[in-house]
Amino acid sequence: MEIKLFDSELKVMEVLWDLGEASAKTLAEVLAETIGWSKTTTYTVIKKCLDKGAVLREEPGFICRAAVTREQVRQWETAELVGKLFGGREDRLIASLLGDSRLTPEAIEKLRQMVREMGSTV
Amino acid sequence: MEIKLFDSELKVMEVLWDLGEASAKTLAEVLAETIGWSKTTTYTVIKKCLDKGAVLREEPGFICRAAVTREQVRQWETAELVGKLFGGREDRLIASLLGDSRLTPEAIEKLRQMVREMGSTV
DNA sequence: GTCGACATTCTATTGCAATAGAATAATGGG
DNA sequence: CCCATTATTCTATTGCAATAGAATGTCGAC
Repeated sequence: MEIKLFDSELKVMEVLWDLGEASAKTLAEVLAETIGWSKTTTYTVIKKCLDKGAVLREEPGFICRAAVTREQVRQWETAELVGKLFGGREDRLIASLLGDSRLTPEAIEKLRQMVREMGSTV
Repeated sequence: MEIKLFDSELKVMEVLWDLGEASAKTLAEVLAETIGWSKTTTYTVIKKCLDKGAVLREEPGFICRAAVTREQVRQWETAELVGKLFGGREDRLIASLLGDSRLTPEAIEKLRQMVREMGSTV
């Protein structure tokens, strides 16, 4: 099942992915520190994440934990981009990346190398 | 210079990229047909594209033409995704693509094949 | 069982993308 | 020059993400 996370929700997820788990209080502290969110903002956004099943909360202590992995979200968002701009074809995304003149030739070669070196079984 | 195109603006760009060029009238007709836009909506969105330099208009006949390529926009959007979700690292995006279990093994192998076969000079 | 810390809800504001109706202007064929 | 077509502007609505103040609820420590 696919979950669409907005930018604000991603902010919460990033902290959870980094910390593994955190109380609402901790999340509020971290996000106040890093991006200046008020406590209420953090709680509101946590609630949205809970509602859409991206975060689970465990008793006791209201410990929050990500219910979706960073990798899942990466793949969902990538799929969305591929659908929106690449006609659903992943190969075009890779071709675009390798053809991006804003990357240094070294970076491109490294990407190529990386793909070459990945075993043929995932 | 980077241009941020919204979804509505992309709709216009797609038509221009497909047709090469088109009058506002033609754009309005196509977009009315394909996604049900009113004439005014199309004009409004064309104007936004003009304002941000994504579309140029030539006399006579008010012929519109894309001022940015599909490939540029793909690369900008990809860079945005990479920045937002992959910590700015393109290799992670590729790793994510190749590790996406929703793709068939055949598709994955094809991607790999493709990268292998691209010459080392872009 | 009271108090303070923490959690939650309620409600509101702001900003902006998306969409479009109505009015107005420009333009070219006759 | 006039008319019809087309182009443009003006203005408005709707919806929703982002943000947060204020009020209320909960729960453990003492």
